Amino acid sequence: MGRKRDASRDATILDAAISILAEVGYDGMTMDMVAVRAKAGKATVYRRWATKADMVLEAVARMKREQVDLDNLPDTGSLRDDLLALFRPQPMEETERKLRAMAGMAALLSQHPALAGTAHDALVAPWVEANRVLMRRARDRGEIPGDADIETVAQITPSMGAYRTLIRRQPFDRAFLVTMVDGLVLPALGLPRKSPDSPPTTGAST
Amino acid sequence: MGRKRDASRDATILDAAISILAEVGYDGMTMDMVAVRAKAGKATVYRRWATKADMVLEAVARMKREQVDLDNLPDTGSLRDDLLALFRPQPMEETERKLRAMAGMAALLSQHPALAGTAHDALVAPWVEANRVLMRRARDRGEIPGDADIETVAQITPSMGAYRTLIRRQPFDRAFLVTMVDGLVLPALGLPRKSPDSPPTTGAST
DNA sequence: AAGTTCCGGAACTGAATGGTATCGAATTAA
DNA sequence: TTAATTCGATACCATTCAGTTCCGGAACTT
Repeated sequence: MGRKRDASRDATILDAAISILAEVGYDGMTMDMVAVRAKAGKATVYRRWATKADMVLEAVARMKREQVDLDNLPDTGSLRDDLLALFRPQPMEETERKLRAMAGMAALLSQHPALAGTAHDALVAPWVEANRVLMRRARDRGEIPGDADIETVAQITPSMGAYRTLIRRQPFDRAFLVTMVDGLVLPALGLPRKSPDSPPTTGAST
Repeated sequence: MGRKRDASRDATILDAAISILAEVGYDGMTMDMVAVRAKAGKATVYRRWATKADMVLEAVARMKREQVDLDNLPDTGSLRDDLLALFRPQPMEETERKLRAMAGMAALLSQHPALAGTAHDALVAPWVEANRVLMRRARDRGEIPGDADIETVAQITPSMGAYRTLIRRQPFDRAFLVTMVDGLVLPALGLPRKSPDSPPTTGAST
């Protein structure tokens, strides 16, 4: 007996939490902010999660599902096109938001290093994995040399993206992605650099 | 008249601030912590800086001076040796500490994006600049192709180091540096990959 | 209809903390 | 010697905020 718990409130609250996390960070986020933005009472929040940390943890873990669809990766026959197409269905703004949420968790990570794993698994690992798959395919079809260090190269775009977003505070846009792919990823894999008809230096000036 | 201000207290306090910043982050750091670790009274701290943010800002800005000595870079004639020698005089632990301090500032950066510039200039920019200088030299002496995107490649090690330290929470050690140089930096510049006698994949396994 | 659990909202509590004020001792200059 | 200013230490204040409790109303079960 009794009223059923409205499951749709969970998602609303977690969405609000992620947004605020990305905006002001873990310590800057108050439970009142989250409740207000989700148009929920604090009691409703605390009925679902015992502590602020619990709530944030689930919010971050949930993002994993919205990540790159590993079962449905682009397959154009060209590694370069595949890498660029990775950001086609899901706009880059979403990636930037995730990276900022990760930055917002930095304070949490300092105090609870175990959470670093959760955050990484949810926000970065699937992205690295997608790169890895695309590069292995390219290697198997002979597009890139067999001795390339795919494991390491697959981390370039995520880590440079994090650096750019979190520290440089510059946008993760298409120009940046192209610079990464043409200027770093493909050369590191042993492919010839693009001809100078495409602007070589877009990455960052200072 | 009156007692002179003891200038040596400044450095002691700022050192304590940086250490604590690296350990628990900006929000986790309390002024009492800093005072206790520096064996100073809070009045002594507030006599020097009006607010916590002011103190942290000066602490971070001060690290710039201890950075890589741009006027005395290694010059072995081999880019690879130069890049590896960059971490010879100053041990890697110090680099890791700086990166952690940067992570500790993440919360601050969210709220005051202007500070991101200060932090970047002090902690990362000199490092990128050093890489840039070494690579330009290598290009000028014909060791690497002229069309390499030095600007972008110079950011690889700093950004991958930040990713590894802050998000993966793994050590910034020599093996990692070697993986970066041999697996990414040199190949991206158009140099042949190392022969497989050196382990190709050390970067990170997930 | 009755009883139970949920809802959003608001008031409340207890702890933490930035910043201020004050203390006695030490240092320096006049 | 005396006055001014520093020092480390501690007490204090005002605010913020995580978490609790209560409310009136809505929804679901029996």
